[in-house]
Amino acid sequence: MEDTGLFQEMDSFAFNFDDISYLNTFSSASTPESTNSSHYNNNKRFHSQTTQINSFPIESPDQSVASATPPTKASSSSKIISFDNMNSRIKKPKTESGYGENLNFGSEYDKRENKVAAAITNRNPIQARDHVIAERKRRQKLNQKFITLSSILPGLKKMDKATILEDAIIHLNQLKEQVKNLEEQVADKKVESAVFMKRSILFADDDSSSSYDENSDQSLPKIEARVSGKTSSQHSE
Amino acid sequence: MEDTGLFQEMDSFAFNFDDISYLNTFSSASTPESTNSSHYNNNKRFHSQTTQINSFPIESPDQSVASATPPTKASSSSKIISFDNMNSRIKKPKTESGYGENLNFGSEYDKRENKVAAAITNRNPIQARDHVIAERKRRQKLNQKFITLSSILPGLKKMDKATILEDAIIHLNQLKEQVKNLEEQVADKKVESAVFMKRSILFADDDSSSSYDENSDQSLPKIEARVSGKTSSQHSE
DNA sequence: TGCGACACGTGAAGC
DNA sequence: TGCTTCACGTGTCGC
Repeated sequence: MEDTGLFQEMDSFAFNFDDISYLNTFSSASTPESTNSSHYNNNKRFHSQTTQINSFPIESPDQSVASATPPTKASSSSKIISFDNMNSRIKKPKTESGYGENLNFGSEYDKRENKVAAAITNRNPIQARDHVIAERKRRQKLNQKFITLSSILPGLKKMDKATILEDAIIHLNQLKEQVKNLEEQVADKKVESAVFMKRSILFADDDSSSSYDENSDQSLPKIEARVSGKTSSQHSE
Repeated sequence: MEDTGLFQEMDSFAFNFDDISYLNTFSSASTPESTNSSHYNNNKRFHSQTTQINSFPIESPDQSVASATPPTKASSSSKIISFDNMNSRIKKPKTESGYGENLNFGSEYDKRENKVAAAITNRNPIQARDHVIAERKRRQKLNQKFITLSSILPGLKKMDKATILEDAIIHLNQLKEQVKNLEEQVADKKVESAVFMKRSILFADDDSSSSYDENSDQSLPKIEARVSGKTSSQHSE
């Protein structure tokens, strides 16, 4: 239904757009991203990495724009009503609370308000570019991990991020439960074996070392021992 | 170091900004988000949900903006060079490949190019608002799952998304390994118990049922049995 | 067609 | 201070 979203990370621009020629300034950077498989794709989607970070376009010579209106954000395509201009430096009241290490988050992400315009974020172009690159890298890293996570999840069908997370949670809990049960089983087996050991001693087992504690059976619980799927059950002590 | 990012999802606007009065049109929506614990916060960060979706602001009467420049995107704060105007409808060549169910992703997310201007994205304001809300919802859902996932991960310190994912992967693999080992152990224990059972029979155990297969020991491997932590080991055919 | 899912660039905030 | 992380609104695409 809504699948096939496929984590369309990366590229996006830096492509031949036929009619629009992108200048490739910002020659520097190139950002060592290469340390990645580049096509993971056997998995499913996720761009992950595509080794195409550099070749960073600036706005096309035409289209002008002039980029007035300083730090407004993302002018939507709406013509009459737009959601713009509500986060030009005034944006988030946000938490602002302590949360020293973890927890502590207020109960409602702090309704402490304002503290408006704390940081004007006058970033110069170089910093802005680095920021873009860093963020891009971060997204790639995350997607990489999503891919890895999804690869160790059995029978995963949908492959969208939410499903992967959900499945990881489920699988984690299942595995936990399984370990618990298995450990119980092993513990039971140990007791069971101890019981049998005791019985062996009772019947004068001569070829084995005789260094057993004769009173250990006092601490043994009354158990019902099932062996190798046979139905014979016996009670001991 | 870079911790404490705390998934600053949610709210962002819809707050009293003192100097700027936000009109609260778009009265509708309200989007049933309530089905959430609202303060998960015992965990760490992540806004998750905050039950404050409605009260959607439009741009302030002042600030004008006029919102010309149709679908340019996010004019950065850069003054000279800006990264704007490279995705005004022309943006992504992207995959465009099939990937029917899963897999199939080309090898480099398809270098099939262009198919430019497929969808002009003339979204009306209502659709735009719905889009914003839907996206917000999606982010909340994802963060919710991140919280849940992090909550079942033991000894998690950093709590940023990458770490959570990473830890989930590690833990998942550990658990898998543990299950494997435990299962082996259980299998061994079964054999071991059978061996003891056989020994009991050999020494004429009269009070137990005698319906065992006398030849089963032929198929039993030579094992070393450790019982209840005692060091006495015995070898049995 | 509308909706779900992603990637993007960006402002903000904590170290 | 610079780096990292996050949330945001938006464009785009597939079903």
